[in-house]
Amino acid sequence: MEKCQKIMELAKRRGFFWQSYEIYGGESGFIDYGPLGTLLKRKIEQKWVDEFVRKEGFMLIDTPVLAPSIVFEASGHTTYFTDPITTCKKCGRKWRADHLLEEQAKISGEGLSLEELDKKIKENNVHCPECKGELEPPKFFNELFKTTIGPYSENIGYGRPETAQGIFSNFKRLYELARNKLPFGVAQVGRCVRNEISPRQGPIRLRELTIMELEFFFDPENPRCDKLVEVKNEKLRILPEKLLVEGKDKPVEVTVEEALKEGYIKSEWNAYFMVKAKKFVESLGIPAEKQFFKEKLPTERAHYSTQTYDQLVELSCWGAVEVSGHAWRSNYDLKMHMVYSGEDLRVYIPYNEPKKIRKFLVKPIKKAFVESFGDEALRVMRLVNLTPENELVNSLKKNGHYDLKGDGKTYRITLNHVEVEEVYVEEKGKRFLPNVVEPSFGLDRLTYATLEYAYSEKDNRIVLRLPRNITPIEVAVFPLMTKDGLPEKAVEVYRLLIKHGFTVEYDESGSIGRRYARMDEVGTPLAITIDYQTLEDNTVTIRDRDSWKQIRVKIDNLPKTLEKYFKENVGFDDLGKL
RNA sequence: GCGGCCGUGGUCCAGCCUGGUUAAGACAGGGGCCUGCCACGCCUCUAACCCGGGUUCAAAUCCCGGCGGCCGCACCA
Repeated sequence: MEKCQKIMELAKRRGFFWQSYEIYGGESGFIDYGPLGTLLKRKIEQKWVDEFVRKEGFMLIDTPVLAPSIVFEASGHTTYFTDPITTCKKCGRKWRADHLLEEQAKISGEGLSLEELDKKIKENNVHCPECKGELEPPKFFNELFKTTIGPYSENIGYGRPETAQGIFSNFKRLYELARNKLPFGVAQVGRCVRNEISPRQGPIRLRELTIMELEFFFDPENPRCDKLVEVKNEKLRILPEKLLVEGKDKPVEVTVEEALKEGYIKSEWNAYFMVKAKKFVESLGIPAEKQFFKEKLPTERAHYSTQTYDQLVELSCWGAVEVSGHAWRSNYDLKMHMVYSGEDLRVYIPYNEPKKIRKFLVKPIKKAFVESFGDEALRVMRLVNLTPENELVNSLKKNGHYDLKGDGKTYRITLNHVEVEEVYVEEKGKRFLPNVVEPSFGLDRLTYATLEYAYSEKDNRIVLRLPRNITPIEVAVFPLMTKDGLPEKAVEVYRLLIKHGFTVEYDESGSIGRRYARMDEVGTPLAITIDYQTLEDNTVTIRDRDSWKQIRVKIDNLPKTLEKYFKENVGFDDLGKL
């Protein structure tokens, strides 16, 4: 049996996870976490927050799953999360309508409406590339989950496909809470929904998933990472675009310093977080040599991304699977939220000395914008305001126009739209949009991968070798026999450990071996047994999940000993020497 | 969505081709006996044919549709 099947079997049987709505036949793309899975998932989340928030001094927030449509219009998701799809009438295959048009008719399908696409497909005799069949009129498929908010059917809302927009839309307030200083980081862990066309692969491709992400804001003119010294000699297994286009498909191992020098990684902060990601995934029991980072090619990249690396982990049945993404989002999101909301999201940093400079003052002429861009006039004007003046004016002087790219379109700005004045001003500081680097982790995938790497078999039984600080149950307590006062003593020990905050399970059923085996199977690292010697000298045995070795400890010392094991990471063998 | 394979107690599976007793087995689980440290043994109990139609005197079995799973194609910011 494949390892993934064994994991699925174990997950169902022992209550880690299973398919949702089973009694109604199930629904693809949704899973339920059972008692143990819920504990495991939460512990991995806590570990992530500890690493990416607490240790870094960043902030953690919690925003709604649902948002009014304008949020995702601004973020670009309503546009870029949508693809025109056409179906072949003969063979049923689905194709990107705009791609077919470009390939077969050499016409750009970008920004065309469905009717226009359909018309051009028919005019140019575009057909199914596979079977030459006739094509159906294209339809939009959008992966956003749509809903209405409140009783008004025109009040459209969407489920978030990422938690990031909840951070970007709060930027003003968060910057204030960061006491108006860059850089700073804001993290969020939460449920997201994506209406996948055809989810497969159990817990790997879900329609509802939990994402852990960090948005790190920094000054693009000061992009140096001050923590780089800590990681510059760390090794990364990396497959950058440069090598991908050469046809290479095996990652190379380089130090962070080399990766930056070679230009493989464009942002120092991205490199820093990639190292953290590698170490974090390693701490879940997934060895570094089973991970690598692969750069996304420009055609695969998200609309907001300047550079993206995926962190992949080798899994038994599904090959290398993405568990985190490391995107350099430039200022895309803040810029678009600024354009859509009209709020000034720029930060202001004063100069030490005021600077006298010569610059162009660009004044948009409202009437001309309305005439050219109709409903979009306001947003286009805001985009113009965010365009570097020199770039705009130089192009206007040279070409008579400036092609303003934004919001999925290109707007042609001409000399009719603006008044340009050259002025001398004294500037006391700079006003700009911060850049963003985003490490983003799929918690469900990590939970699954953790289970897969913990899985082992010993003497025909399953032992989950989970790292000790993420196991659902920390300690088991067993009486050796169910007589002679042993269960009573064991319950006492159980209560003692519960009182000290440990997650403990008491079990007196069946043979002692069977109870050990049951706990091994769910990864419980320590089992305490109360035997006849306990009644004499108040000591108990502690048994190690991985070695099956035992040590003997006084009950009075038990909480302290366990503390050393779980919090201070003292090795099992050394516990006996305390 | 298309094509291939598949769906039986909590789990893993036999039975289906060739329709017909109380749907077999293993593991897990509950209760009991036993048990001085690794799924011990014995007794006992609980527990299943994905859903809906059709054919038939009779359907887990044959047919149709749906749902779900795996693989391939497509999709996957």
